[in-house]
Amino acid sequence: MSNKYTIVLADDHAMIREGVKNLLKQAKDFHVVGEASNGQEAIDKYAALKPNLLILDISMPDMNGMDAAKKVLDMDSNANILMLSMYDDEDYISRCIESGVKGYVVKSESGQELEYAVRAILQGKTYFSQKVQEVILTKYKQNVTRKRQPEEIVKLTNREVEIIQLIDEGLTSQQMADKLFISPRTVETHRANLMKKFTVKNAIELVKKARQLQIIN
Amino acid sequence: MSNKYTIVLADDHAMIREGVKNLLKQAKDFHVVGEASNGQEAIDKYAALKPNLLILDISMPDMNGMDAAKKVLDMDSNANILMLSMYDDEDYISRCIESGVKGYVVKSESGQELEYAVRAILQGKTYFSQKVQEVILTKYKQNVTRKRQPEEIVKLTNREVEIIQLIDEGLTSQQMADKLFISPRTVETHRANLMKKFTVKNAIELVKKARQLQIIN
DNA sequence: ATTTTAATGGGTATAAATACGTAGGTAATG
DNA sequence: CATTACCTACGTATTTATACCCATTAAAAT
Repeated sequence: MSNKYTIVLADDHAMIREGVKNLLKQAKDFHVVGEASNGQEAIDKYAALKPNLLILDISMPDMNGMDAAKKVLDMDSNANILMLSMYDDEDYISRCIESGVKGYVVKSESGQELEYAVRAILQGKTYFSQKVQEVILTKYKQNVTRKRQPEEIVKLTNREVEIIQLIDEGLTSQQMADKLFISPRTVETHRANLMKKFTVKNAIELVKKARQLQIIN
Repeated sequence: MSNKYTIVLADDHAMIREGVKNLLKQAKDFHVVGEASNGQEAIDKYAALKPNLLILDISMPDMNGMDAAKKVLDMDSNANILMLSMYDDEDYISRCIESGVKGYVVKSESGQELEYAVRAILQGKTYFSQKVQEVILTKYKQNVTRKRQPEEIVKLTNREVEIIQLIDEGLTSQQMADKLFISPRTVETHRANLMKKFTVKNAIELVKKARQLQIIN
């Protein structure tokens, strides 16, 4: 009992937690000492129990697994974190790796992969599953081939976000001005700045871009 | 061995299949005789093995669980099907129930729910989990409370659909006219007719409405 | 202490969209 | 044959949006 590895398991789906626990139970040296069903809980449990490993699901309510991982690593930069995800999106994977997690496994893979990952991380190594390695390799090839474009990160101010939401609701500049108690000219300035930032030439494209970037909807 | 209940299990995530199998293994009278990782496979396995129960994940590649359920019930109207889903969307639930499945359980629920469901269905009953019952009740209340509005069906002509797509792309009336070899005035007429049909007052609301009605995107 | 950013507002001009109206030609349909 | 639906097009007037330019102020960052 004393030299078992301790694990905290966070996933919002109880059924998946049970499944993972069963998988880990088959190996005799793992001990799930805590569970969480959202990101905040996961952080709290980690702080309280200081487990050897924290397994985090990417998508959870309250706080998602990625943000939770960052918070935990802020507290304890040596934390061992294994991300478990439904998705093998390159975006997720890169962000997780960037934040310093020790492993990433996709749920569509076998339980064997999970066990490998857990064991590797507990031995101080990192482990990225087959699927993840494929994604990484694909992306790497792309980057080698064509120079990565900086993907210009457009930052909007609070007011700009507010304006773009009202545009999306179909308000005219005058109506926005009335609503926000500012001059219609100010609203027009914001519109112009927004269109410049997104390099579009009318409101419809503006709204579309904003939706693509998850600013609205 | 002979009087065990036979089960075919379909889910695209190997890890989840293993978890469910472990859960079912704890009850001694269930026997998972086949597995599938997509809808088509599930249908084939059902046809070949004729299990007492088919457990289907809603979201799978190739053919999703709902469509697979329909096909199986077309072949064998007495098929026992249990849907297992990540989501408790009313839309999914209602469509599954309509198609004639015997049960629906959400993955965020406990393994106990799953076992209840399996057992109930194998005894010829139906089982809808706690969460599903809540969703059904909520919807039922809504329908009792306020009479459902007929959602006025707006029919668009081919040209109107074409115009609305170009509006969505951010073209001006002049640009559309050039593209379609018609007068800008004609385009404006179409715009006006569209706005009247949708009872909106500008292009942005028009595009939004069209997206809601699945005309674009 | 200086610079930058965010938010505010203006001038002037043109382009585009919207709000009304009307109407011809054609193909399908009753 | 009459009607209807669809696509086409124009007139006139007003409102909105866009394209340039510019400036002030308060707060935040360096």
